[in-house]
Amino acid sequence: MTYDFRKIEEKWQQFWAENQTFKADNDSQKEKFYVLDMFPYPSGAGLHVGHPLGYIASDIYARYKRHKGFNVLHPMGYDSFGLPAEQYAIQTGQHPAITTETNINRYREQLDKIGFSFDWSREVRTSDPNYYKWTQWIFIQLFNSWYNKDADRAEDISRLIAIFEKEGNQSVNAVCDEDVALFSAADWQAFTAKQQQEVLLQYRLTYLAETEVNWCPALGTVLANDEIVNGVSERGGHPVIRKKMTQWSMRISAYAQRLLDDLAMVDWPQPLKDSQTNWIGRSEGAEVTFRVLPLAPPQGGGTTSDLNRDSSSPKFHTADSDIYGVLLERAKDMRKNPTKAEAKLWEALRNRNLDSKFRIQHPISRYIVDFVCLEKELIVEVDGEIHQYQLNEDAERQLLLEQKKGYTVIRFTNDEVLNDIDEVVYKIETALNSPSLGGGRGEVNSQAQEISVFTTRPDTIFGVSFMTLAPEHELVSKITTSGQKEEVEAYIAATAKRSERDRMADVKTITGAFTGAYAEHPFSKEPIPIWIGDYVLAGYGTGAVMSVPCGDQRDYDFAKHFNIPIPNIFEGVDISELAFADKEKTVIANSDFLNGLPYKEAVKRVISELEQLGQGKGKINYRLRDAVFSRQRYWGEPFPVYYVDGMPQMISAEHLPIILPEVEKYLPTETGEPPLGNATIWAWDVGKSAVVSNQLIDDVTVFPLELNTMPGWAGSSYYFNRYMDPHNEKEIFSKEAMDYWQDVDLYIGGSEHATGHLLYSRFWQKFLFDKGVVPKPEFAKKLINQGMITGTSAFVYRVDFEASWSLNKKIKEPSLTKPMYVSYDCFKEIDDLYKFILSSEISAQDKNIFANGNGFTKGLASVIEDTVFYNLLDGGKKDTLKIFMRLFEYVQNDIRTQNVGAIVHGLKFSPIHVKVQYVNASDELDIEELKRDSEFGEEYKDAIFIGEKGEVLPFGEDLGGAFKVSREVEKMSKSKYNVVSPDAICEEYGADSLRLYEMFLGPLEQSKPWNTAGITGTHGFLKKLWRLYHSGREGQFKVDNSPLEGGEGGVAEPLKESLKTLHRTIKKVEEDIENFSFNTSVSTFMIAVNELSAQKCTSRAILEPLAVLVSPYAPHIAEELWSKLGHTTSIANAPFPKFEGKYLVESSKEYPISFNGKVRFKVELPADLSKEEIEAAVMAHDKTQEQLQGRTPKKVIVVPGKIVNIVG
RNA sequence: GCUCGAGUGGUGGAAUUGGUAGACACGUUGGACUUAAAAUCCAAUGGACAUUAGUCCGUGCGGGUUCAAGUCCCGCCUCGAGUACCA
Repeated sequence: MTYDFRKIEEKWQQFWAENQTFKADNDSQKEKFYVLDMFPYPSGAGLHVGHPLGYIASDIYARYKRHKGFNVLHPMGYDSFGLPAEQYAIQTGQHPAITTETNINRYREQLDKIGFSFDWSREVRTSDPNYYKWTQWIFIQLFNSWYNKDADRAEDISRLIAIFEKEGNQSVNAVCDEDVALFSAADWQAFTAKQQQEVLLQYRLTYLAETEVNWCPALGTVLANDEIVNGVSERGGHPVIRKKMTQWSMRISAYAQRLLDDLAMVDWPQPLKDSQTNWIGRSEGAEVTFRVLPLAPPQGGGTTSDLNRDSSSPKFHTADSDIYGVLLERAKDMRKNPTKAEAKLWEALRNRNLDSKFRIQHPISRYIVDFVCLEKELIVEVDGEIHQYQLNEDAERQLLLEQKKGYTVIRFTNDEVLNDIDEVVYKIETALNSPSLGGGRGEVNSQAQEISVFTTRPDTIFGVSFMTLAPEHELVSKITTSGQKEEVEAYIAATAKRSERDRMADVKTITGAFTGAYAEHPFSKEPIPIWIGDYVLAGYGTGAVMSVPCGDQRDYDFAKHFNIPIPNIFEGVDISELAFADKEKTVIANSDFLNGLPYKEAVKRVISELEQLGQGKGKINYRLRDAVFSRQRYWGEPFPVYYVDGMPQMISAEHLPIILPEVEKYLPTETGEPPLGNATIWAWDVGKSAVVSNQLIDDVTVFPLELNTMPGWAGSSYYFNRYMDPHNEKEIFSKEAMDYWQDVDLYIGGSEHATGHLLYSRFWQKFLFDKGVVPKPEFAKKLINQGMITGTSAFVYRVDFEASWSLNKKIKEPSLTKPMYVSYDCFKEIDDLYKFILSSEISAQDKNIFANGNGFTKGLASVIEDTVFYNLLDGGKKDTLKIFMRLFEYVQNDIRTQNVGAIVHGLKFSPIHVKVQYVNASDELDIEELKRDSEFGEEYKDAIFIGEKGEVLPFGEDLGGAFKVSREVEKMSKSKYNVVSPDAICEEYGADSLRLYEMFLGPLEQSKPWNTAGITGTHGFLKKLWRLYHSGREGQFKVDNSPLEGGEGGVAEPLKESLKTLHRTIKKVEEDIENFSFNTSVSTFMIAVNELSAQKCTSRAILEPLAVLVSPYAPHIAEELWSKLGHTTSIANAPFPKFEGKYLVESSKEYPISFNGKVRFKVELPADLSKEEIEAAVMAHDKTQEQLQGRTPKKVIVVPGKIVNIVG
């Protein structure tokens, strides 16, 4: 009997299906074990051998746990909403539901062939209304919840309303929008219903908000951050831009801290935890408020910040007192000698009937201004030519007067005054009447602006030399001075135009603009210039930073670029080249009360000082943003939402599911609405509680429904819970089912879901936990990332040539009549020759004759015997040269006979992918099969293949050499022709061989290349295993039924050796499975079968447990052997063999004897010898004496059971 | 740049707390069986020298600890994954 795997596998797959062998019971006395695989998206391409890797591992574990007596839940289903089906629908008009169904059927067929022990009775599909009913239900729960920070959990929105009614929102400590206004209970009562809804939306865990989103015009949808790779969409690689849209968002940020903390609860791979930690991005620091110095600050009423002014002195004493005398003398001087223009303007100002009084050459602060109206705080300057070279000083002076002193400065040139005095006076009048002007001293002109920044280094606050706002920051337009307006606006426009991708592409270009405004340092009260720059991100923190160039490299670079001072506030640190960012080594200097403090203490101190000032507090910031939940897509879950007066309303749960409507087109509507805008029956009738025609919308009883759909992660964020009770129509799952199954014990899947699916799922789980729906705050205890299986691509080398041909004739580029390909060996030798030319010690000129940099060999025809270059070649290279010459001549002849007037100069060999299925284990290409290929056969049909030794097959010289390909490990992909389908493997070697081989390849977590050749190893093992049970005449099944003890009736008991083999195997396999080291247990099986075969073991006492051991890995053959052993029920629940150490006890040990750590020989010694006895026995040994050659060892180290080392 | 992971024969990979490096398999070479091929079986297979015993070198590189290091420590190099102006 041969091992007929096709028949066996089909038989048992059918058996399992018919008997529902793997159906998990919700009502069992057994202990539960939940093994889960990540939800597949059923793509049209089907599975390749990389996909089932994780499924095989989890299946082995699930089957093992069944043998160990657990009630195992091992379900499978489909994440069947998604982009590809919709893209396909847009292209072909085919309904996504149909393509999805087809793809699922193909997936199922492929999965079934591999023999997985899934409980298919629990299959779910996210696109099934019976499933997404509960996705909608969870959405409603989120909408009806808010996050109470005091309780640190989600609570029902009704509780919040109750608080509002009683006391307003002052005492509410919730995670909510940034800009929530304070209101009292009375205010709340006075709000209209709509206003109340608006307020509540600011608190709900899912809310509508205008958000800046990643809009992908080509896909017509919004993408999540993790759906964008390198600035383009993950699927399709289309450009992505920033756009503001009203979107549903999920307040995942409320859970940031818990998502971080609870990572400690789960046994997940550290890299995955790290990447979630980074994604959440917690940083501790402080929020600091900087006052913006007003453009025209109040100067009276004692609120002035000008500390130098003597309040008792007259109002026109505006100069700084220390230099008042000097300035006044100078001013008097200047009044006597006015310029022409000054005199003319002074006359005009006095003669015209202006309401305001002007002074000429008046000292203010440390300057003398030309004209000033003190009431209106307007300074008029007339610039002579002399000012041209002192523009900078003027600007500085103007800034001081404007920012610190609150004056408005207007300037005229001499020419303006002399030529058009009327126009000048008109401008002055206009300026006097402008409302932005002080309008009289003591009056507050506008409310003070503040900038809040988040910093992780509040200790460096005295190193602030400027502030930087994101260009999108809302304050920018409010604080920019008229002088800087143009520059700032130009900069903002330029930044907005730059796509995210451009911004990322050149992070090195430093750009920014000065707003003209100044902020006040909270401690030193010094003015700090406010800049904008796109290195500050609008979306992080407050969108503004206090820039400390000495302590932050980005600030440093910015300061250097714009010539902003870089004050050093670190003790003993050189900052002339680089910023200093090492917290540990920080000692603060030049910082008032912080001097001499290290980082940690300085932070504490500064925060407490800021708190006293009311200008800051300690704060924890998270990088994690709220997740946008709307997609402008058809093929997704519809929201259970309709709109009344623009406010979203939930449809009550009893009317769910709201079924995805039919549409004619899957594209956005002409008005740019999502595809659901094409639906004609898509309105909600509150009276009938039904979806009705859009034409009935009257906004009284019939309202429009939401047009967005939910994103891909909606349905996959709770499916693991639904599997526990997948057909429940009344609840998302019953309490009993949940109480029994609790959570996932083992989850296997790819690491690519680290910051998407796995974070969102944890978020929903925590929410459902808060609501008491699930019993555990984390859904998966243990998680394993399986590695990727990469492909091994195969290449042939196409012969290309370089030629020159007449351009006069209208001839297309010449090509060979028949394409030519050379085998890898042949290519390699020619390539070596080519490289030899390039590296030879011949002149550059000579090199250029023989070869050029583009890989073309040329001019080799001139290499004839006894030339200098020829003599450089060794024998092998001379042979290669001959082969090359023949090729070259052939190509030359071929082109010449085409009579196109082209001359061939050189040859090149280009690697071309060929389908790996035509390549055997020895890397030989099956040319005949390749020529028959349905897709590419034509291309190769007439091609010439030149083999290993340069034999030219079509020239009639078959030297019997093979045609080899070169191989390279690449990602498995259709375009690289290296995809291997599991179907083909199952067909040729069987599912059991595939399962074993996938495990045998290497550690589960590691990525490793697939090479079909190796599968003969595991296939051969299965054949050997089969033969072990079929050692009878002509391969008949033969198992010796003797009981373990006794050996009655003349049949021998199992050999001691066989028992040792068996129990060693039990021990190893058990340990391996528990450690998820599946590759090593396959080796163990091989060793066991090799040994048992050598022992000619036929004993049932050995072979029966062996079948159970193998069963998780190779279930089909195990079932067949099990039934041949006389069992009528499946092997699936047979108990796992029990390991007994007594069979492994050895009576002797072969000790390696090493000298100075090097093993020289081995000595067989009884296992129970003491250290001393071992030493004595070893020292007495002939070989020991031979090694020592009379020397006395310094030391003898004996490790019983391990090794003996003799030193000396 | 930062974070994490990994470097062992021609290849995939073993080596459990420091204790015989290269298990197991692929590939390669030779042999048996066969008219032949496939399949199967047997033998050899890290490198170098010696081909009889044997000797030396070998786990990315350079140091160190130890009787003993692939494994531990220090410093580098290379590759891979994630992330990216995160204040």
